Amino acid sequence: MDATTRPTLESVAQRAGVSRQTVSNVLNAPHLVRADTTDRVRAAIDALGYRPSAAARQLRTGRSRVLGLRLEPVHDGINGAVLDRFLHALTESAQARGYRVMLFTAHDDAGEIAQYRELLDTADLDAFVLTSTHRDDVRAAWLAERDVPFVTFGRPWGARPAGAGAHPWVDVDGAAGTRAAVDHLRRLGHERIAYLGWPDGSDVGEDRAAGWAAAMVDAGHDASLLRRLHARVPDGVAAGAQATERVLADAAPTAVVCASDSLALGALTVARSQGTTLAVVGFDDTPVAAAVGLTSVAQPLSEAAQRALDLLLDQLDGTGGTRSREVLLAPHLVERASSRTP
Amino acid sequence: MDATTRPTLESVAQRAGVSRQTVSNVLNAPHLVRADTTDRVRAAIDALGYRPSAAARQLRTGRSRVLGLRLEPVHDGINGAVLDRFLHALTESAQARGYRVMLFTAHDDAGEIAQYRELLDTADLDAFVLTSTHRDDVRAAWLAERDVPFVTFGRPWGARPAGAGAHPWVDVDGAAGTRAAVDHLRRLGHERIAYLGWPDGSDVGEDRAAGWAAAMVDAGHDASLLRRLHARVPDGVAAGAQATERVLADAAPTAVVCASDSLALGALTVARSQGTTLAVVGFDDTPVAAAVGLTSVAQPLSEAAQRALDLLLDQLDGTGGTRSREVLLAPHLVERASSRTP
DNA sequence: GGCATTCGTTTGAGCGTTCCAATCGCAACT
DNA sequence: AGTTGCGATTGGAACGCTCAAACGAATGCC
Repeated sequence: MDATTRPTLESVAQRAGVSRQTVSNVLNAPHLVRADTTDRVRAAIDALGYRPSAAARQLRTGRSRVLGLRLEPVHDGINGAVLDRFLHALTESAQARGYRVMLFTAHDDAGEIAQYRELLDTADLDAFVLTSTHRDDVRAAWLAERDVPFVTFGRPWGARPAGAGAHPWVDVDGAAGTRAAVDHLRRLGHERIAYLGWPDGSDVGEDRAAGWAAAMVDAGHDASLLRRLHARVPDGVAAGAQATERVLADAAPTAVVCASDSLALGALTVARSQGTTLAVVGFDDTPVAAAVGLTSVAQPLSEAAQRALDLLLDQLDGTGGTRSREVLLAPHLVERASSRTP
Repeated sequence: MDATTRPTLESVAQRAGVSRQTVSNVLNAPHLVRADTTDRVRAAIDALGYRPSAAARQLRTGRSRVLGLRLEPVHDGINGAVLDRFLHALTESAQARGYRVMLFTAHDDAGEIAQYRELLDTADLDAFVLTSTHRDDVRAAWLAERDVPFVTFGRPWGARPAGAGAHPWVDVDGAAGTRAAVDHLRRLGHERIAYLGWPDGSDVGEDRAAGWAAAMVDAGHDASLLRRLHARVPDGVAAGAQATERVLADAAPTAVVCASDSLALGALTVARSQGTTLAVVGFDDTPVAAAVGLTSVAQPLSEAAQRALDLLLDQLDGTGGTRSREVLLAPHLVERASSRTP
């Protein structure tokens, strides 16, 4: 009746001829309410357009149905798009399940932890999603110590006694990606397949390099050849181009698998300008890859976000059962012109 | 004392020997409190590590200090990065001012409005930031009608009686960007400067095209030449490449200004593969531009976010005064190899 | 000295929800 | 008939905060 005041549990209750608490039960514990009562209440809810107040609920329960995620500066730019797509998928999945994503920024891990503290204290965030995991990551330990639910998008890198302090994570199998790239190229007749990777020290990089190496060993190549076919350079288009020229001169590959689309773009530039018939495969399937016709390994980001959310909700809703808490997803190869045989 | 319970206004008050409300005043209305009292309270706050509960405050005041923003699907990918950078800057600025950014997704304007409704009802969001404004944008009208504070990143396009229903907005002057590109190229000695733009119907596109056209007219070129130098194609690398070849054959330009880095990348491909000495300038300064050495018009996204936030806070904190509610920022040119004279 | 004014502080109430204990109605079993 | 048991529903309290009004103590004025 009163169009100015927004409906509350009380007003719905009045209209349905029941008590406040019964309306609440219809929404939160339907099994406690008789069917016909439920119907009456539901009708009243619809009629009034009632929507529960998140603030009131949060005040009472201490839960906010909000997830926190740190938005990192766009490092690279080309590769940064990966996290953006993950974020989008996460927001969408969360929204479908009644959760929201709240952003924050920080300049380093310590700053991120300070934000955790603030967000937990003031906003009662329910959980966090961590990206860009790395060796000696203090963030996970901090959260685990305080029993704050979280997932990481990225494996817990570094030595760690199996099981001890393990936390749920989702990641994409980089090795499987580069292996798929090699297999693809071999089916096209390539044998001498080079690899453009990053310098030592990047766990993600090691993973991707390992997949290429393993596939090449399976193909019967020996270690000494692999060494000559393997270039290590910092990420970037220019660096990729230079390294490509070097490896071409050195080991005469007919194809090259790269650790990123940036490197691959560099390789592609060389291939096209020199008229070489060098097949190129990139990694991450960034927009640039699609734009320039670069075959690339695509991460299933939508699924990763979905699974990450599942792992979180398992912890939050307690329904979590026997489901594995460590998810490794297989990427897939998106074939484009850059690897096609001339 | 009690390490298990988190501090509340009451516990701080007790420790400081004042009342609940006085503590609240210290935080929200310091001018009401005597200096020595303030000191005592502040000490108690620090000692206990008190942090106000956002939920309780929100329940009482009806304000959440949270801003809503729709995360759009990555249309294009190359150009999508623009919004990501804006989002990052916005999150950072908001955080510095005590506001948070909450995300949501929607598939169209109607869905976005449905989200507004839900977020306003349940989460009491304080304001929204709208991106990708377009002709006949119903979102702004919906929000304005309900007196919900908002800003748009992007002008209100389309005919509109000046002043009527105007809302605060921030945008980047696209015309100034393409004009700067032309000026830059002319300084380098170019005269026949082509323009690769999008088909009619895009307001952003018209704006960018207009800047080029005006600068060319200023340079003394006549309308018939402009028509031949102006190509209209859908966004994309391949489309850009084709259009470039066509214009090269048609009007023999020595340089080309593009409406996007995607188009520019296409132009660049043609320029490099054909060995032509065609200077290329892109738009948006996306990561790809940096990667391939493409001169491009950069939008001041950090400043745009900052100003957008200012416009919002003017509405929210009521301090808003005489400051202009319409902000048009000038982009700047980032010079790279693609426009350098050979 | 009585009365209004001001400043600083306190008190009570209420925001809308869920938790908890209590209550009610009804069937079942002594 | 009395008791027990159970499912459905209810009313009071509390979450932590801010609003509005009340309050006490100074200070001013006639």
